[in-house]
Amino acid sequence: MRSGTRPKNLSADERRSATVEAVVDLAALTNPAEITTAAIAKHMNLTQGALFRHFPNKEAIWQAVIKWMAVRLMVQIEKAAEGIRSPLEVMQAMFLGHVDFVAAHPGVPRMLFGELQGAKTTPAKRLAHAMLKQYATRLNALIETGKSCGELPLELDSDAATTLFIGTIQGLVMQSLIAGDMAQMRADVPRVFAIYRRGIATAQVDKGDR
Amino acid sequence: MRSGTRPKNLSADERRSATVEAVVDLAALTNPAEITTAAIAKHMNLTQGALFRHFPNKEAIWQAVIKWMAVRLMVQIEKAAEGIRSPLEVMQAMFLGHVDFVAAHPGVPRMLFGELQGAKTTPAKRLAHAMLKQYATRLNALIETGKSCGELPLELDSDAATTLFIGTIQGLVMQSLIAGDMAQMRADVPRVFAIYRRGIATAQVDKGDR
DNA sequence: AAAGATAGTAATTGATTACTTTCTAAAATC
DNA sequence: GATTTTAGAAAGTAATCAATTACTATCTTT
Repeated sequence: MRSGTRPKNLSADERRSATVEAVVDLAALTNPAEITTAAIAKHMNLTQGALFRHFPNKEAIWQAVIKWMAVRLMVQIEKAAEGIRSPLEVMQAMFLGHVDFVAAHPGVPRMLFGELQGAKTTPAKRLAHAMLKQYATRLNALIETGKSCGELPLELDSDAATTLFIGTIQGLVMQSLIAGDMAQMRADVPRVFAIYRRGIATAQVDKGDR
Repeated sequence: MRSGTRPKNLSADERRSATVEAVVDLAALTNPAEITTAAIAKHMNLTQGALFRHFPNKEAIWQAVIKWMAVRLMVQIEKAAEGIRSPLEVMQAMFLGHVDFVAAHPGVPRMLFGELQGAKTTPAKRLAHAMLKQYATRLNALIETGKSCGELPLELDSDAATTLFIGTIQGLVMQSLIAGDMAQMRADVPRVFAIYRRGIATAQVDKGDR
């Protein structure tokens, strides 16, 4: 008995959830590539081998983590957009919601970037890929709605606008990871989105606040 | 004598350059975190231990690679901007030049992202950081020039515009890494930049192409 | 051409890592 | 309350990797 006491036995399901959360925690502090099964176990007050009662291998753990992230992120974004009618306002809410989520869970982008960066196609990578596609589809539909209600000009390049939307978020997150300063990013976001919005929205003579 | 012949002796400097290029090559195909000294040596037709004649440790290799990238990228961008007077046009040229460079050397963003993603501050990370800062300063100056010549509105948020510029490129590159399709990115870039440009430029009644 | 410096090989080392095996404690089931 | 099933500990294994060591071939210099 080295330190602490033996942890209460948990069911497989409970332990799997706890594992995912442990990884998300660790990813907020460390390079995901350096997260070892030993580190995960330690963070859970478990021995390393115990993890393999609940996951066949490490890859399966990562897959579970990516899935958790994808679901939570999409839920958060949809919740942020809820009840808003104007497509432009929905986009803004999604933008802010996305950034809020990332700021609250800095491990998420680190893991996603780390996973997607790899050359070979792992199951985890495929999951992340699918999420991005779903995101793009949602945005595209939103842009089309914006066009038909006049908020966006008909000649707007929808694909480019979608790419720029996602790219902008990824870039912002990347910059904040580099700077190690999530708070700064959250402050920048509304100002950055304002420029994006001006880039896609129907031209206005003036908004009157000057 | 297993395969091939013993390589010609090279000077320390020559071997160091060759090493950097080998790493850049490998990074285009593989996750940088997985590039081992053995893999580098193999790609150079050398034995693994030989590398340590020229570098004190692996970290020093990575430092050299990042430096190489930073220099080449900045040179390419400045070259692209050369001789252009309009600040907006310079920005567009830098944007395209940056993307061209990345498309030609896909290993570069992979290495930079991989390095910057890490939590702890390595010398390599500090180099990458410095390059980003230099980039931002250059852009900010450009934007100020744009304001004074009327191409950009005085009320434009310069910092946000800079952040968005860099973020957009990072995001685009990230997306192309994910998709594994650099060609697609190069096709998208002008259309994406057009939106950014509209977001920051002084309002125009119409360009006449309609 | 001899001597010294340098760049290479081949083999090894110590640390780390994902995964396994053996055994024990705790629940769950009967 | 006995039995069976499951979750965990503890120790071990094979593989991998950066770095080192002992030695050798190849340049350079005089």
